[in-house]
Amino acid sequence: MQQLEQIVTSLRDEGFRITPQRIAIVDYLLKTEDHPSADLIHRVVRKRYPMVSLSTIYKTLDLLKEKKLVNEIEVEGETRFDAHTDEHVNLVCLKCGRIDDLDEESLREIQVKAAKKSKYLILKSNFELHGYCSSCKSKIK
Amino acid sequence: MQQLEQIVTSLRDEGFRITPQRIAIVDYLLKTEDHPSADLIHRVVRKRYPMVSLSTIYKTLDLLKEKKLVNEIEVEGETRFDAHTDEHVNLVCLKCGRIDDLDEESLREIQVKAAKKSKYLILKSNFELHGYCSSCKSKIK
DNA sequence: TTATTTATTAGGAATTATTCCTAATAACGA
DNA sequence: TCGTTATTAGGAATAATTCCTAATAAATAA
Repeated sequence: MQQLEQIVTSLRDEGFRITPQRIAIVDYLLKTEDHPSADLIHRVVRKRYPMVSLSTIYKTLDLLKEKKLVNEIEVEGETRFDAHTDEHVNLVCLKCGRIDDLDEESLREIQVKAAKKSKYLILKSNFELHGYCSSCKSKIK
Repeated sequence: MQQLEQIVTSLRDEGFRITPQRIAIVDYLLKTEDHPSADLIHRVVRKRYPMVSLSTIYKTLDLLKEKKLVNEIEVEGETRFDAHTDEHVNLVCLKCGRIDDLDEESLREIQVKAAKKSKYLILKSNFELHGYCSSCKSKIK
């Protein structure tokens, strides 16, 4: 996880312009643990910048993905975003939709083994476990 | 991986009707290693049954997902299907789009560890590694 | 600071995958 | 074989994402 200033600097160094829209989007993504959808990002950023458009959200997310500053995950047909780009397992609750991150060092081993066995050049990974979070689990009975 | 007859029998036993459309879809999914999209399934099945509709493909896939007879994975914005439902890693080539399965027993351990740490009730999983397959890798230089 | 250049944005239209709807069809039990 | 009703074909509706373009505003240099 990086800090806002680091990201801003690295984007500026690559010749991208630093706009309030971009800052607001990155800032929110860094602060939240929500794994928000594009639409939720839009609604949140709009509170501060009411005229920000959804297409700007998408365009900025594309840029951040390109620069490996955010990950995109698809769960139950929804696309969600996460600025926590270290390798981890995403725990997805099928009931309430929350997503938790879980650090797990054995992922790296799997990646190495898989690269060897398959001859693939691995560039990115995505590990998801789907089920019920502890809160929804207890409500179900 | 199950056989066509097993699947047909289990569906019939649960009261679902066995239609030529359903048989053709399941048959194709069992035989291929393509991890096809809904649209590709449609095009393939149509060769034999020209009037099969795309909505029937989607409806049948929903049924098969529900019955855990196929998995759905979302890669690079595309939804793809796989009748190989045992736990495995999906290797996704970012260049040609092919998807290979890789058996890896350590996945189960991760799942157990994650369930313990997180208190989630795990129902399904999805492990993906994205990169270049050996063929595309060698073409890149 | 101001002017210039041009990347970025807002806003909405276009696109596309998926779902929904309904009358017609056909699978299955009697 | 017949009747019931789940399933289907076909197309319309929906929703997420991408595309398009004129207007805007970052960055740079004077």
